[in-house]
Parts: sequence; C-alpha cells; structure tokens
Amino acid sequence: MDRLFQALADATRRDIVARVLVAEYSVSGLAEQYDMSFAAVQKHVAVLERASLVSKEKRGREQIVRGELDGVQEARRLLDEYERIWRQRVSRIEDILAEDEDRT
Amino acid sequence: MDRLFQALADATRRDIVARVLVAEYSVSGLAEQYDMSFAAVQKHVAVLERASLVSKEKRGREQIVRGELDGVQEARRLLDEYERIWRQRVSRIEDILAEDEDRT
DNA sequence: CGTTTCTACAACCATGTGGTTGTACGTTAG
DNA sequence: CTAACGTACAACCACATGGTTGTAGAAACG
Repeated sequence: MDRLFQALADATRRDIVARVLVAEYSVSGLAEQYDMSFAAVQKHVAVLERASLVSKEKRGREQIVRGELDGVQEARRLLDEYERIWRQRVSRIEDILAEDEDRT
Repeated sequence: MDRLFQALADATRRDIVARVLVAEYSVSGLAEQYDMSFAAVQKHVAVLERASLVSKEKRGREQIVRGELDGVQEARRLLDEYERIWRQRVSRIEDILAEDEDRT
C-alpha cells in the first residue's frame, strides 16, 4: 500500500499512468514527453512497476510500458472501505438520533 | 493530489484515518495508540488535515480530529477515471478485433 | 493561585526522494 | 564491423520526510 500511494503521489507518475492506460509507450518514448532526463523517467517507471500500476515487456531493444489495473483497483478497494466505514458511522448516528426521537 | 496520495502513503496515517472515520479522537488520544512521540502523531494529523482527509475542531483544551470524506472521494475520482480510460481502451481494441472479424 | 494536561512549534538528525551525469551493455541499422 | 539507439545502473546532490527532544502557551483541575 505504501508503495502504491507513494507511486501515485507524483504528478509526472500519474501522467505516465494516464498515458500508458491509453496506449503503449517505450521508456524512451515516454521520456520524450517530459522535460527531464531519460534516467529520471526510467526511475519513475520503475516506481510505478513496483506498485503494480504498470508493467514492462521487452520488445527488441525497446522496453514497452503498459498500464496495469491491479494497482489502481487495490488502491480503490481501500478508499471504498473508508467510504463504507464512514457511511456506517453516519447511519449509526442517525439510528441514535432516531431513538431519541422515539423518546420524545 | 500530490498531498492527498502522499498523505495516504504511510501506514500510521492510514490507520489514523480509519480510526477517526469510526469515532472522534483528540490528538493526544490518537497519540496513545501509537508507539511514537506526541509530536510525531501531531505531524501526521497535520499532513492528513492538509490533504482534507481529516479535520480538527477545538473543544476546550483538546483538539478533536474527525474523518473527512472530501479527500477520500477526490482520490477515488482519479482512480475511477483511470479505470474508465482503461476500459475505453479495452473496448476500442475489441471493436478493432470485431472489424477484423467482419473482414474474414 | 499553582500544577497538570493538551497543544503548537522550532531545531535537529537520519534516511528517502527526485533529479542530475556518467558509464556500460545488448540490439538494430548502415 | 561500426555507429547509433534503448536501456540499466551507480554515484552524486538538494531537498523532503519521519522521527526525536525541548520550549512555551492556553485551558482545566485542586
């Protein structure tokens, strides 16, 4: 989880994810898109890969980067859980208020 | 967004979020739950507050921490968007395959 | 009143992070 | 074969982060 959210906590990496979800890119193809060194982009891709947000596949001398839903869905599960907990609390509070209503 | 995901990228902070979504805690009440200094927990709460995952309200000499859904939902929106993009690509690929089918 | 409790904040330290450059190696093109 | 391309990785730097301790102020307690 740490790696997952850490990976998403950078604008460049979120942009990479958005791009590779739409189409395939080589690492150098991605590097062209940003105003930073190839090595920097390479590191970003590595971070995304460790977080299961992206996968790489060797094709000739290029390394093709694809978007993976695994990471996205895992992160979503946690947020859904938070929302569920919150709604439970709210409804519990409403129940208590309803009991008070009964007593009036 | 950076602040949001950055805030979620720490196990202690995620635990704090989970706790305050269920019930209210004072900052010192939260600090008791963890094996670290009060100041450390205070910093975590501050990070969560800047990310709209938590809100504080003064009550007497205590500061009450509550869970906020704002941040959670904002993060979810991005992940939903990623999932939407991904499904669009998949269905586009399926359309292309279907066209190929037509030609056979 | 004085003392305790809860909070805020600054200073400090070790480590991690995002960026750089440089080097090395496999693969394709001429 | 040689040159160019795409990649991997190490070393380095500036700065952020997660933790500590210490100090100080505001609110509650006796």
